[in-house]
Amino acid sequence: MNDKNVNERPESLDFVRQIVADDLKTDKWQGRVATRFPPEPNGYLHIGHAKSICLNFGIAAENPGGTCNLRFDDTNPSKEEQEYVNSIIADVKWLGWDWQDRLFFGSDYFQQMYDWAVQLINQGQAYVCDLNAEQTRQYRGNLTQPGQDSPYRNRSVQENLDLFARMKNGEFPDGSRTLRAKIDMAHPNLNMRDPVMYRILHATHHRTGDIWCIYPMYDWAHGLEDSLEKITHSICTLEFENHRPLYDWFIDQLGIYHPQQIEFARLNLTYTVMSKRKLLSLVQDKHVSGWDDPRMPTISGMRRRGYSPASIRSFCQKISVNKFNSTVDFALLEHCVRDDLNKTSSRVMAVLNPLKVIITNYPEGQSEQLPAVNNPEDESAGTRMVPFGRELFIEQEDFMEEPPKKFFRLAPGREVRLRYAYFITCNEVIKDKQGNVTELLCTYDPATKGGDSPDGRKVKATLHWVSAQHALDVEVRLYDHLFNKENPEQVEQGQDFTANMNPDSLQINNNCKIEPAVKNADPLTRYQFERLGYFCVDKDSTAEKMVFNRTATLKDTWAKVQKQQ
RNA sequence: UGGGGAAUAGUGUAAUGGCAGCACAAGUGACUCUGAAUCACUUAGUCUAGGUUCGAAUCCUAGUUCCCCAGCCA
Repeated sequence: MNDKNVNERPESLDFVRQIVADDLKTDKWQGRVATRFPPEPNGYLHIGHAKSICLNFGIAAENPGGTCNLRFDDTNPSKEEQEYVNSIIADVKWLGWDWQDRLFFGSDYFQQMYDWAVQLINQGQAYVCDLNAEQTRQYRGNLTQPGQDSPYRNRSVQENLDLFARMKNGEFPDGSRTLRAKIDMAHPNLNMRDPVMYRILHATHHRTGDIWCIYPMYDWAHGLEDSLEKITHSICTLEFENHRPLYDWFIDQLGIYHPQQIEFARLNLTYTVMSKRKLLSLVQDKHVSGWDDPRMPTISGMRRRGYSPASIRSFCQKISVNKFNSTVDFALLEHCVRDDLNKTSSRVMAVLNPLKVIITNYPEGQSEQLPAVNNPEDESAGTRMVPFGRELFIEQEDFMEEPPKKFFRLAPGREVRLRYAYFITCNEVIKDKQGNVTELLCTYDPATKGGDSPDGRKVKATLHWVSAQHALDVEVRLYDHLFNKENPEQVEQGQDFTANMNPDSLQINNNCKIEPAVKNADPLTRYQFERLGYFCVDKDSTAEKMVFNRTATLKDTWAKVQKQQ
């Protein structure tokens, strides 16, 4: 017998969710699911972090009773700032996730970490080492050669306890000593060759101030933070695979609660630089206006550009999660943005490159209001009135004096529809001395009010337009990729990555016209400009002049036809 | 050259011994108060070589290629 359901495939889980589901089945964590998103506050969050955020918070949300903590991994005061803490909190919240009362800081655990370090010293598994950074490196060996034991490796517990306390008390200068785990200097995994647990750093921490002058290293701190918060699945990126044995070792030696570390591949996007260090240099070297420059792949940049939280979440869901490196096509992100904005944004008529049209048979001084639909995808968005008058603007590219075969829009002697308004026919073309078209003289058919002809006459094109008398002058900023090449991070050795930058990534158009409906809209309000794309109100808008960012373009079939000719 | 990971259409991913599927991109067409949106259709894939099996993307063996690790960064 043929079962019709044979083609239905079971809903598939990515490998992380599969592990969570399996653990639930075996009751490994007594039914708990506890994840965390643990950024270091040393920069702004970007779309790569969004993948991790949506994974961690997503898993928590999908499982009854699941939790996801927001934890700042702030163990290196020399790179971290309160500004970054604030921006990260704002960005995670904006993306739509809620950590409730579980906002934590690694620095809140410094005393506990210190006590545990003392325990390891007492167990003979940690020692104070007087080697400097250079010497430590030499003693570590390399990929093929085993390391050598530090001459300080066999200090007595008593001496280690004493020296570690004095390190903490600030008796030694930066870099003079470290606390190291005593594991195995010949271990094939370099991370296990007596890794540094604490370094001396006389720096002011953004939260603990000058209380501490020794700071824990990531490998020592991270597992302890996870353990203290009773995390079940500690999800991190692939480069920490080599650190997992150390993560497990510390926790096992201490005999404390033991979460499971799981690694997944970080996100790469075509045309997009994703390294925090490089993004920082784009900001510092003023290649962009700031972390929230709309061309930046930061969450704040994308927000300002007009991307919606839902679109970013949907993107993160579509790219899935895996254990191998890949580069996602930027087009998929844009698809998610368009898909969401198409459903949610109000339509509005705007003209980016105005061409004046005079309706010669429309009475001078007269105007009228015509009803227009706000969002054909959403009836509840209602309608608005659009003013019409004798003088209008249409898009320059919507008129051609000598139209090629497949051009359907306005041309001399041709009739087209103005959306929601009337059919018009072009009778005369006015030019300046250089021969540029400056004005079109047209006539309208009063019987076609609203956009339909009672005699059933058809037109081949409908144009967007604005009334010259009522239109608002606005500035529109058009964006392209900041970088030219598919993989901007991969540049020739020694070459600055900014060599790949696209000089046309920002174009400012000061001469745009838009219907008055948008007047005084709040920053971040998103619109679809008919046929032109999605735009959003920028924070630079003033009472005198509004500024719009182009969020995404719509497909332009006519441009393709032109190219083929 | 040590250790740790990984390999499925152009791109991103499903299929956990049983019909290689989905999405993006690309292409064709329909429809349309925008040539947008929408809808329909099309193109295109299991790294290689052996083996086990009635049957292999999946299991085994060997090879190839790619990524990560020698911070007192995370």
